[in-house]
Amino acid sequence: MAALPASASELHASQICLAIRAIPRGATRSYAAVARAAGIPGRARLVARVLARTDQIVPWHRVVRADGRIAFPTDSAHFVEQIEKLRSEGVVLKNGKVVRSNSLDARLWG
DNA sequence: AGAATGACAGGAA
DNA sequence: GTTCCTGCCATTC
Repeated sequence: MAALPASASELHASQICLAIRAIPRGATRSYAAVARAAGIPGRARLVARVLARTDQIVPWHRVVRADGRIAFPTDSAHFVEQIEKLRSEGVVLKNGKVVRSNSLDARLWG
């Protein structure tokens, strides 16, 4: 039995978590793309809020900003951690930004 | 109730 | 190509 959502946002949070888990290994998606996959286009900031609050196990490191940049400050521990995980999955990073040259992934971004 | 904040995005300079 | 400013939405003070 699913728990009763205390608010509409928590219902979306579930969808957001699923959308993030659906990201293939070695691929990255923008917050807007995740929001869109979750059925709430335009709520990119809501995705960020959910990631910051949820205690669910999700590949949060695969979610980056629209320009491919990491969402954390460069001096943050999270910043390094995210890069480490991405590189571990074969994601190529260029000057602190994610390089997306995969033809198939490029389509998924649209 | 009003103002400030945040793991963002898009357009302009 | 990068940097800065504004807009959006939900939560928090």
